[in-house]
Amino acid sequence: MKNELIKLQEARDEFVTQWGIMGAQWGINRTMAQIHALLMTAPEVMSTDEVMEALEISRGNAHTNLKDLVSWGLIRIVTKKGERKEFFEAEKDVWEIFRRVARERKRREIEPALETLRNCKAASDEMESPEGKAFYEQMEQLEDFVSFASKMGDRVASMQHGKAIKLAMKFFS
Amino acid sequence: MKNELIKLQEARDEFVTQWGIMGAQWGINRTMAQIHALLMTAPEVMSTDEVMEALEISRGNAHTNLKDLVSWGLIRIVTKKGERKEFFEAEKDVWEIFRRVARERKRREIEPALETLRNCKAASDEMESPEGKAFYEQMEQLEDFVSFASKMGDRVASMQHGKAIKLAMKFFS
DNA sequence: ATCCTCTTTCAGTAAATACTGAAAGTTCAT
DNA sequence: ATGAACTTTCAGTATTTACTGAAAGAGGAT
Repeated sequence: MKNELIKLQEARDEFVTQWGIMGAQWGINRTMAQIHALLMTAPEVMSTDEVMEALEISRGNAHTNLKDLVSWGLIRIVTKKGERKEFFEAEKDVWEIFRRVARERKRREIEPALETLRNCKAASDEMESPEGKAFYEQMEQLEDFVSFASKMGDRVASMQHGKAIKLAMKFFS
Repeated sequence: MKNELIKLQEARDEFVTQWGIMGAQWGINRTMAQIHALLMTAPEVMSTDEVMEALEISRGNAHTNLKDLVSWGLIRIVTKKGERKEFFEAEKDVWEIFRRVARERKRREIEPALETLRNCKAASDEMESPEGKAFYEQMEQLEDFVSFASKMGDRVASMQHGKAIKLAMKFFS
């Protein structure tokens, strides 16, 4: 029978692969999601070269995606004393991962979308034709919903894990 | 000064364009999102040919994306008596749109992800090395979180708009 | 100042994804 | 059975997105 290390390696590979596929479905590039999965399941910090080797990708690719992950707040740079190289370490707490993704997506995508909706609303503000009025109302409904969702996101993202759990219990009661 | 119809047309175009960009960021193809935006703001049902013309896309493209939108439950086919052609009409209620997207993404993406996490968990179930144990715990945390989120989604998606509003009020209290 | 180690950029290329248009398929009226 | 009106499919192509690898940059140590 296979020894534990090999089985672990296989399970980890499956996780990395699937996390990559899932990321892609949600608009995150595959490599970025894979690196994230790799680091989430890494027992130790990893260097750029280690990531390159583990995923068989080029230095440029590894570098770009590592830096993107840092900008999303999903991994952080760690330096070892005596070494000049940078190492990377993932946030492993699931709730914290969720909060950071929520915060970033809000900032990068929800806010601009709201901006557009407000513009469209403003542009159709005083229209008198039925079509104009209908358009205005549709934009308003969308804006209300998105801004509501955005506030929800804020609220949740600012909660501590424990508080969120409690709230969830209440929710399911 | 421009007349209302032209201004409305422009506002609608902006909405269609931006909705397309937003869709792309969330892993939905641009054209599909644009057709959705177009139909959401259409005063009347539209035929495939009208969609083709409005977005300047080919028949094949229009057809494929219209059918995809139908499969997501975001638009429906309408037939006019006496006409053989199919027309399309979008769900315009924002809450209903949200529910349908939530339901579909759950079915298409969350469930398979959970499956993977369970496999990875099972594969590392009885490992004894610290690495194996850590991996198992990480998978478990992720599975718990995702399955929790999935249940939340179900719950919310099964709610009526009014009930959701009430819950939200409670949430913000 | 030169070399060494590591990071960053980016032009060129590969891969993935989306789109076109024409042909084939379907359905129904005559 | 033929044809008109429409829908569906799909091979080929275009566009977008992601990746590579090499060169340039940055920051010490000697």
